[in-house]
Amino acid sequence: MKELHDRTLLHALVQNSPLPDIFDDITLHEMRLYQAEKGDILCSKGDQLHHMYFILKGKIKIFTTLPNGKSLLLRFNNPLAIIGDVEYVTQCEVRNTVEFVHLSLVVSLPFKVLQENYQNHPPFLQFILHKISHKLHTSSNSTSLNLLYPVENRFASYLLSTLSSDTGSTASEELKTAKLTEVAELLGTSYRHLNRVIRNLCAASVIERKKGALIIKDREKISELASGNIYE
Amino acid sequence: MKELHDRTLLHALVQNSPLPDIFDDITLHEMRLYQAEKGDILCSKGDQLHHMYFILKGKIKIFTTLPNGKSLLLRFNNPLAIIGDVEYVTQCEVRNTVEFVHLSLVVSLPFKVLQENYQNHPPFLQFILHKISHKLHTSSNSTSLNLLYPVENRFASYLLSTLSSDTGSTASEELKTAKLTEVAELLGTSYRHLNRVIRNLCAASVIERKKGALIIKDREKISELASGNIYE
DNA sequence: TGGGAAAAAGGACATATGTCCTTTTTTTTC
DNA sequence: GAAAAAAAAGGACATATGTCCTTTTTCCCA
Repeated sequence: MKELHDRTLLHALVQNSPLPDIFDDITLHEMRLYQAEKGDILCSKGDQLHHMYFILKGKIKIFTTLPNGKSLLLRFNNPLAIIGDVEYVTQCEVRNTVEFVHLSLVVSLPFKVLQENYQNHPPFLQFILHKISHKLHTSSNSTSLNLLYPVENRFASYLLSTLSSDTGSTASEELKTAKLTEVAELLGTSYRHLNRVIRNLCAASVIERKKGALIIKDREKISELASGNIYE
Repeated sequence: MKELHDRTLLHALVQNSPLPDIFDDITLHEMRLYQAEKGDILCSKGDQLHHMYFILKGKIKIFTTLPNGKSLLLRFNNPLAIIGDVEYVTQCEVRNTVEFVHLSLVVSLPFKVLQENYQNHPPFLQFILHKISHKLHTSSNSTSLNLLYPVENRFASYLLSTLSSDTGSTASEELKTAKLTEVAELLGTSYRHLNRVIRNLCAASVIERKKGALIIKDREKISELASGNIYE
């Protein structure tokens, strides 16, 4: 992740985000701009953070690694995502690894500035309160989903939540298969098993494989399998 | 859950909690006191809350139920626990069921009062920010634990976190088995399977069964199985 | 104190998922 | 365009866990 010393760009990006509603101009001057490549790591489990990060452009993935070597993808985040909110509030060390999955633009702000100027600033407090609440919401959602449904159902949920935001195209919709290994991680299963599940769904004509892509043939059936659950 | 019209008791309870640091005297007068029996339900999935609840005495369990009829115990909470914080912030409906497991005393405060008087009150915002952060912290912790470790390891973690707070008695420690069914739920597994795991641990002389109680014989081994993880 | 009810434990078998490899397909490179 | 490399798919078998019952133990009360 390398710093961009382009105040004009920084200014333009920030003005185009909700940040000016929260922070004053002086604080905006304390911000620094970084550009991250795909694969760059923003922070890793165990780190002690000193800045809050605002992802203004790009995409990140958040995963956790465990002593047994396994990892679990927790979620993807699009702008405006915040990293370091929980760490700022609880003073604890980083629990999950954050990795950029696209070229991204990030703005950082020292915890020190927040402590000195925003500890008692309602708009800021409300802002991170909303963000953390949302994280909690999605987290408990996926927890119970992951634990109580077999992969087939979870995969159906995943398909729905991935597709529902897309253009509501007609009966058949596509999903790039390019990242099936990642999907497997997100679902907390092995690629092998996900593959097996997909194969079964193909056999049942619910979806169809087509050179690196999946085509949904029976959205009804997918909804049924997801039974109202959805990753958010 | 029945209301207690005992202002003296209410006052005494509240004074003995952190609430006076956050709310002024007028607000304290808006609070109502309830007594809940074991088994009473505070709120259920799908409810629309209008009050925030502060559990001042007793114990609650929080679990979620899913369309397939299964349920998953998310955590237990001791005082001072708060229910309705996320719902207050995000305006969403209740996602988890909250049930009292002991005789408990609860104080309620209308969201309306909070909206009108505390929306911009930093101590209040900070307070629930801390509470929600902590929930998120424990939630993501148990998520990954649940998903990536088999029951044997999770049970070891559970034992450690249950016992570590107890009196550090000598080599052998006890756990009431009275609620093994609940432990199974908490771990997201079936009672049958938990039983099987316990049996194996007994066979390996790690723990011992003794008329409705478990005795830990080899704490070292338990720690090893838990491999540093702990339910918080 | 002796049933009988309730709780706990366990047997048998089915399903979900993981691991390790091999085969097939796709992509890349020269 | 063919060979090599990389990615995807799949086979075989082992393990983890679930479901449904039966057996055993514990507890309670007449």
